[in-house]
Amino acid sequence: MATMQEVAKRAGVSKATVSRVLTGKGYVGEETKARVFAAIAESGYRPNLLARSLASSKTQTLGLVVTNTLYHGVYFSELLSHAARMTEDKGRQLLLADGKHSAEEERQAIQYLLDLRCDAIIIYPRFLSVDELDEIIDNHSQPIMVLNRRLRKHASHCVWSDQKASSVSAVSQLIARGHRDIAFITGSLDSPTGIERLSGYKEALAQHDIAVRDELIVQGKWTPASGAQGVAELLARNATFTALVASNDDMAIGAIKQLHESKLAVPQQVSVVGFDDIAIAPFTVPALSSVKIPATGMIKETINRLIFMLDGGDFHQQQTFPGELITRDSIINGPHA
Amino acid sequence: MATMQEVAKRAGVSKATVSRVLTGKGYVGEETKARVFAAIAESGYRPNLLARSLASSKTQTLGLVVTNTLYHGVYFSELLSHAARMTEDKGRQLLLADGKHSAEEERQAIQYLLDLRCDAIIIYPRFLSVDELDEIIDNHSQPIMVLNRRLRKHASHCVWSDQKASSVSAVSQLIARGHRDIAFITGSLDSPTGIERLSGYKEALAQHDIAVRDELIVQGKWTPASGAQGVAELLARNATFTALVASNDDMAIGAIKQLHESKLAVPQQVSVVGFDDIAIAPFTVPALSSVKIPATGMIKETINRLIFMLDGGDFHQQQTFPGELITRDSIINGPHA
DNA sequence: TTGTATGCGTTATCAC
DNA sequence: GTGATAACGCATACAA
Repeated sequence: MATMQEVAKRAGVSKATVSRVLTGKGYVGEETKARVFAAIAESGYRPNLLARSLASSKTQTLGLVVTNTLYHGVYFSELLSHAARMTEDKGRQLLLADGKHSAEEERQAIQYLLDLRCDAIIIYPRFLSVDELDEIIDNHSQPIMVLNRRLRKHASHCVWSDQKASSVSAVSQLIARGHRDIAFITGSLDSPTGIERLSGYKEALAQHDIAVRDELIVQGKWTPASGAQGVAELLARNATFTALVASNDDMAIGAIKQLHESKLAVPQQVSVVGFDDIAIAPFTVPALSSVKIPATGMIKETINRLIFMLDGGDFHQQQTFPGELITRDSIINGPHA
Repeated sequence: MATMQEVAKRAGVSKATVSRVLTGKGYVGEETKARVFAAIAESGYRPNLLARSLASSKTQTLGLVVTNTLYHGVYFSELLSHAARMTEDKGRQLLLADGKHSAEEERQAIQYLLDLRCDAIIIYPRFLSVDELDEIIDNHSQPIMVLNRRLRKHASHCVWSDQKASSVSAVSQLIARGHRDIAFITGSLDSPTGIERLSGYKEALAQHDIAVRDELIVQGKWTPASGAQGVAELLARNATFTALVASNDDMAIGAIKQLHESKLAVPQQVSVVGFDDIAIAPFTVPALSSVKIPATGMIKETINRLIFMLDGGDFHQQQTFPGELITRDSIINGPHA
């Protein structure tokens, strides 16, 4: 590949001059500038970004760490597409690293992006604890933002949606409609989001003096199949319920299918609520209500804040995004409607 | 950040020795090796990957170019998660660049990864033509593989699934079941995949001496909403059909919803076939048959081939992956079943 | 087994 | 305006 040196020779100038016309910094005569551009075109020169970054100690890249297990589904693709678009709008490039299946691998992914000298890092954590994340931020000078966690120490370095509060709100609305027997399908319980949604369910019941009944709670693992399995288990227990909250839409969809197959009409007999409001849901199960977590807004705020920091700014503000319950048919109805 | 120089000083050795223990190349005494490791730990040293890559002219990264518009949906997330996993299994890192919304931007994304000196590039093209892709491969020394296109010149640098043949096969199976009035919802027609699926539909009809009727073809744009809209349009035309092929599952799902709302029973009256076999489909519309394109197999072959090339190998073999029709209820039935 | 010296392709700070 | 030249942090051939 042609280097700057070759361009310089071809144009009859020095490397320094070529660099000047490329960076736009410093004075260059119009005529020599033209010669340089000609030489660049002739030689098919392309700048070596590695060398440029090394010399300038700026890479113009943002790193994003997400766990493989989140890749599936609409929520992730939406997050990623917005992140990519926004980053490039700001004249930078998004680099993606896979956090895989453990805290250690998640840490390695972060470290990799750091080693690549990304200007800033966005972490959508899955396994790392809040304290570990706080510590990572402490130990590095690069701006780091954490999505979907409420950090203790670096409160302004995170943007989150209160999963528990959203869950409380959704369940409360079911209660307000007259439901008392509300079943719950959890997500994976090694995931903070899964834990918080479950905890919100219990909290809402407690607030309305309704006892938490273990036979109404089954464990899922985010997939449609596990949602179906959850309903099968509930029915096997002879549990009766007029409403069902699944910890995400995928499971809710699986659950609804199982309810149908078990000859239970939906939503006539069971009101179902999910989380995430995936785009395809209204077309498949119009009866499904869903709590929408505003991924777009969160990633936008995150990147804006990061860019602001890179420009030397300093944040002392924290921000949370509320989940919004998208009501379709089912939640409207009380039990036995 | 601590550099190699500082580690060397702390360990009382030269930079070269530190480099040797890090790369594992060259002889280093056990005792000094221990001193170096100690110094690394003490100083919190982290290698600068930019400098390492510049010096060694190897980045250990694979670049992947995908267009933003493909980000949505399960197909993409599956592709990406497999690509990331496989790349890291091979001891390398995956870098992602967004091809955005035009051939020019797609070209820029490729160029960016090239400028970053990725060891090799994977392109999942959306706008670039086969000839342009062939030309790009011609002009660069890095190994480049193209997914989902059949290149003319560099036949061994691509892995594709014959979209047209899959479409012919699916439609033929409908015809074999006795269907004669088969409607078709296209994808976006600026997309080769969209064009090929339509062309396969026409081909299958021609093969069975069935006239292509324009009133049975409506244009969609991949989304569930456009699928629903397509059916609405078909019905508005008073078109009659016993089967419907949608160019992907998202549109098929939207179409089925619209058929239901128009008081048409499905699959009793209309057999529906889609493409992609998205994971959630069996839970939402068990009656939907679908042509599965084996993304996993394609990306696996692609990366294997790339790694092989990086190791100095040379491919002269081309490979295609057949689409497979996943039959569920609907296609089984003939018309008026 | 270890150190020295040079190069990787830029940017950036000086002089001229 | 332009040209040397020193970083940037590392790998590596060559000496010792």
